[in-house]
Amino acid sequence: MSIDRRAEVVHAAAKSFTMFGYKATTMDQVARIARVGKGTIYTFFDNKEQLFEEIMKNFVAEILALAERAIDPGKPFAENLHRALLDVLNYRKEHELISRLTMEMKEIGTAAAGFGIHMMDEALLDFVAEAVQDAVAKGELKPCDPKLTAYVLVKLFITLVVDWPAVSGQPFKEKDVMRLFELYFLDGISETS
Amino acid sequence: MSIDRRAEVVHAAAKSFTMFGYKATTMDQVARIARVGKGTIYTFFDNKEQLFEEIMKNFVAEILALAERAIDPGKPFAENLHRALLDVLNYRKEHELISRLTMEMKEIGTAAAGFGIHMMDEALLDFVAEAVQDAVAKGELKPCDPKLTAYVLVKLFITLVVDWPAVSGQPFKEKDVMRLFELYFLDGISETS
DNA sequence: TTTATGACTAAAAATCAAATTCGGTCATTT
DNA sequence: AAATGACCGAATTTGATTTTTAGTCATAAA
Repeated sequence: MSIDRRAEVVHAAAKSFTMFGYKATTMDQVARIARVGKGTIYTFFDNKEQLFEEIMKNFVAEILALAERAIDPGKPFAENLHRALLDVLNYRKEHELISRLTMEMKEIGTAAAGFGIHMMDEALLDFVAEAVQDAVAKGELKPCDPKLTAYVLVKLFITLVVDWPAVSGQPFKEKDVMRLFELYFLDGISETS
Repeated sequence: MSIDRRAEVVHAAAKSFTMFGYKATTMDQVARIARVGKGTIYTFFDNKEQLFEEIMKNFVAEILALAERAIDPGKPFAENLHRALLDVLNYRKEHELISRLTMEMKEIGTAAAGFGIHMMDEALLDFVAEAVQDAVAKGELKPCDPKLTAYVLVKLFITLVVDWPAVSGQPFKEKDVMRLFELYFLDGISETS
């Protein structure tokens, strides 16, 4: 049996996109790494963008699996959610691809890179929205628009974990994030309940 | 009495920065609008950036006065804050300079434009932080870091008023923003208090 | 016959020098 | 003493030229 050329291509592309980003990855390079003729790539993928989407799709699937694993149906909503989001952000931090592509998308508005990020965020948002819906059904959360709530929730989390540390220069410890998250989002800041 | 050349310059600069942004505003143009020799500008301001800062300073002062006016010491925190923030955002929407400069800062990383925005945000944040501190002192809000709370608060507001409408395509009515703001920030989303 | 290949092409991007623009200065004018 | 605008050098823009690269296709290998 001959080698699985498609897998070789995907593997090589993932490696190159990860290391060099979207723009700096050439199809010749992918072919060279995969030890495959360039034309071969085009038997599996119509163009560079589709190849990239395949990589991102795998990536998103991996992350979602991770988030899914972090959910323990027995534990309360807050705890599950926090653990899942922390896992995802950690994963993001470890795997450079995401932050590299985020940068690339903001600096150069590469359409494909933008799509990759968008798919990422969309998947994460859907996942959280579903979790919110479940929690509402279980009576753990007040009735609300799950999609909007998920959006607000993720934004708040990024505010606490990414934005504020960048502004103030001091990142929070995990415990602190947990506490602040409860204060600002779950319990509310108002004194008179 | 001769004309007040400084005022002429400031007025002309404000007009030009507002209409064309930082980069596209030339000192020759400002001089022409102000009907003043270019050298005259440099008797009042060391350079273009300082001229710009003067404009921004006036602008920030105007906005803060607006926010201050929106605060009624007799009314509850939530109401005051909401009204103040809404006024500020409305002001931003009306006066193009802000959004123009925000764009300019993101597209081209003009240092001066960045400074202008930063000063803006900083002033707003300080204002809100103070309001939060007062509310905590009055026992209306739980004890918290006022600066961080202000940051989270403003971010949430922008999420609701700017980001989410851009994502979902449908802006909220003022009433809705008020309600969501209370749900997500003041009262908290958790069902079990 | 089917699959794989890499030389080839058209188009996009990088390069680079000439031309232009613009912030800031200063000798002259008012 | 205050105001001015011609002037200067640095920075930016332009556009012609070269290089790179996504995608094709005639040929070779399996």
